[in-house]
Amino acid sequence: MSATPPPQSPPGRVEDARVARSRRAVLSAGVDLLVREGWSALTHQRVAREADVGRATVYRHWPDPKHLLIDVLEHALAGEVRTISHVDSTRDDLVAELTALAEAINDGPTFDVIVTLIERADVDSDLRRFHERMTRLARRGVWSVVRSAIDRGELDPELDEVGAAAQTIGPLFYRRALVPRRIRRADVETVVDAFLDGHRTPRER
Amino acid sequence: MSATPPPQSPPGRVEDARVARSRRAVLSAGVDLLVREGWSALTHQRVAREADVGRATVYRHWPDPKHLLIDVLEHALAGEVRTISHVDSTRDDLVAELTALAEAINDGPTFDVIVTLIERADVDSDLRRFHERMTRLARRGVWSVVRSAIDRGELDPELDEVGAAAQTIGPLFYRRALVPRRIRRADVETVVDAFLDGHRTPRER
DNA sequence: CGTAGATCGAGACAAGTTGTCTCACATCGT
DNA sequence: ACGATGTGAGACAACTTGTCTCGATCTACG
Repeated sequence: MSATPPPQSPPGRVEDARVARSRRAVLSAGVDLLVREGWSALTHQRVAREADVGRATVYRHWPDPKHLLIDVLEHALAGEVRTISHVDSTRDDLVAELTALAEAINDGPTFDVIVTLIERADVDSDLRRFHERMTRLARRGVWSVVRSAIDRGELDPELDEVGAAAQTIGPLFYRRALVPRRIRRADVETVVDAFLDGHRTPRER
Repeated sequence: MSATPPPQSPPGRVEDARVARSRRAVLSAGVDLLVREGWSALTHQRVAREADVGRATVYRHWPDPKHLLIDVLEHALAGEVRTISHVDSTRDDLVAELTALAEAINDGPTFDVIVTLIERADVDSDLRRFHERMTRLARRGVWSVVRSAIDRGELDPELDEVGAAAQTIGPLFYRRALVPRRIRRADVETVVDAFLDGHRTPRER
């Protein structure tokens, strides 16, 4: 989804090469700025200077600063979405799923996007929708592994999608956002083992 | 710690009643603005208008916008810090500790402060120090309960402070920041039970 | 290859913001 | 009552934002 009139793929018209170039330059520069200085640096002026593009050009493509922000966030996530294949044990599948997530949070602009969405979701409804869509997507991988495990009788059937995500993604996100430190492989394994131990099928207290 | 010359308590001089009034008005208005529109709304102009105070007065007390932000964040947290007494079982103590934290995150400006710190910690070193100091404080309560439990042989001695916080505060924070929804009492209990089940002393895989 | 039409960068412009001063006036502590 | 100090209003230059216009350049398409 693109927030601007020429949404790049859906419409039949071919996009002018100059337009494509400008959009790419602006969005790339926008991602850089986002990572270096946070979402508040994504003004038309800063982005135009950074992208070496006329200020009017940025206004032409994104009359509304909010849509510029949204498009930069989406551009930052492009290519960060991977599909993990589930073939091994529940533990290995979960570790693989969460490792992919941890890597995205560790290195790419993903973390900055998430933080921006958390910060702005309270204020703007468009950003809130984006935020919900994105985190739902992030939950999906974990949930598909957990659901299979529940079906196979390995995990507590009381578990729901949000709960499973909270218990697995939550601790990893905490380490990156509130410690703050990069997430290591051992962290992922600790989280997975504690999660599995904490939600075995015959749940007794 | 206050970022401005007259730090309010340390120095012997009594603070002028007019200064106290201005500071209070600005900081209160700042907290309101922070909650309603996020940290980026904390400019001298907006805050002055909101506080019904001269713009020059705000500049007088906080020449640097960063220090205004820091003082507003600290003012927002004042009175939010509670000490929980630990008298019952490990489970009850942990639930009490995390419930207090969940309540702060649910209702007050605490959540907005945390999100601001996460967002700005990457960019500014003063904010980063504040961020670390604050989250360390938040970990302390949980850790004191967990450490006692380890000493009594109830929990895995491998647990460390950050790990314990990640496994307990992490899931709660996830619910508030990434779902996003208020944290309910049942969420806290689920987290505590899974944590205790996942880290019992005779840890075998 | 040539042309009609679109995008581009540069810059003009009004409106608003930021940071700094100055000044008359109100309020404070003594 | 008085001297000292904080306050609000406003002037001011420098900068930012959003909107236009213009000539130069590039693209798609015949």
